[in-house]
Amino acid sequence: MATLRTAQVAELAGVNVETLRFYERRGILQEPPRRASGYREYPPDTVERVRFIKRAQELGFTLKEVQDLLELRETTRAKAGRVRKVAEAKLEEIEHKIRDLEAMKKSLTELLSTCDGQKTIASCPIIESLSGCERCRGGDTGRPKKEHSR
Amino acid sequence: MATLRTAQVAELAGVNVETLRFYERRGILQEPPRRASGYREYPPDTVERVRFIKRAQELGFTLKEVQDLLELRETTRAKAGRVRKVAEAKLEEIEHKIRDLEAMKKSLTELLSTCDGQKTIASCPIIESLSGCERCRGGDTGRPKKEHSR
DNA sequence: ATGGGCCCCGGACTATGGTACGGAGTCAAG
DNA sequence: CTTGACTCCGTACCATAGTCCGGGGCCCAT
Repeated sequence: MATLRTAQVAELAGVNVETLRFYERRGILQEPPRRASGYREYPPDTVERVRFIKRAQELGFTLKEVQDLLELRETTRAKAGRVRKVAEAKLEEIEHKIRDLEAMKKSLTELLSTCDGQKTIASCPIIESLSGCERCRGGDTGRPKKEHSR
Repeated sequence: MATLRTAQVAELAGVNVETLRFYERRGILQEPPRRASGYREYPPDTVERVRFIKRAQELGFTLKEVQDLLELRETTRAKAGRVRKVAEAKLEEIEHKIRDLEAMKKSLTELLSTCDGQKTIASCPIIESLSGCERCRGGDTGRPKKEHSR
């Protein structure tokens, strides 16, 4: 069983068959070889790739971003310098996400331990958990803004 | 300057004015007091709340999930037990995300250090970075499946 | 008292990421 | 060699999360 058919890949990766076709159209999955009849024959590692895509999405990356991430692997050699830049940027983004999730984790943990004692925790600070992010994009979206007198 | 108007909140939080109205309709921002004219007067901490929402989204939470997260804070007392369950589930989810991001970070770091030396890294394993997730939802989406003979 | 800039609202529109549909061809067990 | 499950394709549709529009009302500096 060297190759897989669409339904098998879909099943193993936990996605809809249509999703595979969709990814192919989007270019995030490259077109697999076909047999004479036109049936796709997927290499088995496609399953891992699709799972990666789904999980990366759950971590807040868009399909485009996932694609870039995956292309880091394929592209190497040739434009190595540009790849490096992208990888470094992604790395920082990932580290930022980790920091923020750690902060959320901390405040959720606090909430749980406080709620445990039936106290008034009116100030359980979930929101503040991400405020280390404060100026990271606060107050400027890059969109043009009209100044107003006041 | 005790309260803020929509444009100010939007500016400070880095979102579109329409987004605030949208969040209000969705119930993720509660309706602020209005002055006689109908103008909204936001309490300043709205800005933090909106930033939290945006950041949580970037971490892969849907608006619905963010809402639940925020309600953990508000809801306490009364249905404390149910809240606890939700908080614990979220905590696990967050820890899972952190683990996965750490894995991505690791493989990106490896990729960077390998690319550095101009080597052939045909096997840079970005994809495997999330495969610790393997069976976490692989192979079963809960959708009904028809068995086929082969 | 007036005008430029904000604010109100409902409703239409957009982008992203899929999902569903339907008619036709393929595969393999009986 | 039929039949039921699977596959193909294009196109239409869906949910989420906004974003824009346009007609009308406020606000206040000049």
